[in-house]
Amino acid sequence: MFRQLAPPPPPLNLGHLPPTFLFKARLTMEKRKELREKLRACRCRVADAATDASLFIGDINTPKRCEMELRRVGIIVSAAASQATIGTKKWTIQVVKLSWFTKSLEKGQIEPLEPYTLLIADVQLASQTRMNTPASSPTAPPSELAQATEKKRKEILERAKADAEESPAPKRARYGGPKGVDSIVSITKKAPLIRQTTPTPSPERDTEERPEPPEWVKTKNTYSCCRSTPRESPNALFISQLKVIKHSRIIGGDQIGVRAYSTAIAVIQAYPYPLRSASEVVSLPGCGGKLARLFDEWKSSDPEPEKRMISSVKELEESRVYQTLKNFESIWGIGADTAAKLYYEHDYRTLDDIIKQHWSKLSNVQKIGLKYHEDFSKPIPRREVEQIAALIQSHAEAIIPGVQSMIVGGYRRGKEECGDVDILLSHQVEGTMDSDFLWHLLKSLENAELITNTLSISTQRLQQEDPNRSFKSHSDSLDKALLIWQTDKGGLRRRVDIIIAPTICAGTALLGWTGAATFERDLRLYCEKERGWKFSSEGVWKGNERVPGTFGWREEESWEDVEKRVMEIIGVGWRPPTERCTG
DNA sequence: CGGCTTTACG
DNA sequence: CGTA
DNA sequence: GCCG
Repeated sequence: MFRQLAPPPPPLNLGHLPPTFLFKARLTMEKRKELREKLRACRCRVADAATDASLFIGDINTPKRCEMELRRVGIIVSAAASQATIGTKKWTIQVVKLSWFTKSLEKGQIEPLEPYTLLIADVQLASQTRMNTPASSPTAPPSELAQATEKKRKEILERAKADAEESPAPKRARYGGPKGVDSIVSITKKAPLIRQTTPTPSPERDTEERPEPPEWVKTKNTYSCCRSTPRESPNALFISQLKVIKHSRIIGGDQIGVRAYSTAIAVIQAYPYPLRSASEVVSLPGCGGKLARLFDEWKSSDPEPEKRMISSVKELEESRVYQTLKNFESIWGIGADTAAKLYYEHDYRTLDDIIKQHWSKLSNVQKIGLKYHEDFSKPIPRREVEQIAALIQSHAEAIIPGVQSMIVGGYRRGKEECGDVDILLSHQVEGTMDSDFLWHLLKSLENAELITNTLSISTQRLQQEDPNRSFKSHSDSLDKALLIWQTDKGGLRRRVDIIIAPTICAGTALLGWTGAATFERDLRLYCEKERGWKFSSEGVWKGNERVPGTFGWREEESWEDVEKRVMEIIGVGWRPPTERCTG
């Protein structure tokens, strides 16, 4: 069956279609990107914002699903709510199945839209006037007097944050999160009176002045491992406010909140322009209505950026509970839960309270953490990190010639001042980094009186292998030691982590220990969701097999070469560590 | 409405 | 289970 | 808090 191979079929011309938006539904980000490119190749005007489009294409099959997808991008089908929306943009849209496009491509000629049409409707921008939700209890009273300390702590932190946020406007239904809407702005606008009489909230207005967004914004790619995130940001002041909220979530034990704010912070940190409006915020992946409101409040709080603030953040910073829990949580060995117990169950308020009244109940590492808390709170200059690393390298070399070390963590990402020292050791000759190596190294450093304490040591490779276990045995995992370091008697104590990587996982260990945290989280997520692989510092796995090219360390390769090889194969592409500063 | 990175040590 |  |  030989068709004419010579000239590729003339591309379809979709230039006559209105601005077109491709739904994300059921498409991987790669697939969606590919389809958008194909559409563009057919001269289709692909819209970056759904609110600019009149034609929608989606890998969906029911009108019901259409409404869902539309709502997701900030559009509601008009019939439902047409009151109280003066000046809100209204227009007519059509939604067709993705198969319309794929069939047309196959045939080399444009299929009629009609048979593929799922919905034709008048729509409007989703707005905060979504109060006709048939929801059950308007304000479920959390009336229990919360004897559980965890609840107590969460509520109090929640209150501090909630207070200012909701006060200016009358109680409205929560804005669920649809995107791309200027009307969000009006929720928190301090003096909306002028606006009400001049209803012109069309999204194009500030879209036009906006600089060309980066590709990852257009495609709403949420993976921070797929983009460049430099240490400097034109939005640093706003980000610093978000970091306070994130920290309050850490203290509150709200891991999901931490994740949400981490994502948003990473996104804004990567965004190269100063944000101007709430709608611009909403155009970013991982940023929805909540972030838009926070930005709007911050922006309008003062004309001078340095003086701007978010009221809930200000209250947090001034609240005793936040300050105290933050202080407790800064102790090595004490996390959110323990900090809360110390505060609520024992009513401690200072580190001194804990030392005086709780000493015997602390674990060994907590005692150490408390003892040297002041030292640990002092940042380590790059120069000193390098000195410590050089000492470790020389001791390591004396044990195994040819051993290679690399300073990882924040140092490698270019931080001027580091919280601790992370050093990764490996060797290009397989089998040299045996399980005794770490032990010998520690003994050597102890003899030189450089290590004062060992917080934790894991030499997994000493463990017996479980015969029932899969091929992925424990024998390739990383040994590590978490130490207290003191270069000179009477000097500051420093936190030092030493990690030993067998040759086979040198690349993944380097990638895994360079961070930052959000970058790592997204890297694992990307491997899992977009590739079906499992990433960890120990390797990249497809089922029980290592993914070819992601392991080993050839003689001619540098540290960076191995890391490059791994990142290219994973598909995120290499970028220098200084561009992984996800905050 | 479910899901959100990872995993050994104390 | 809590922590890094 | 946001996404699929």
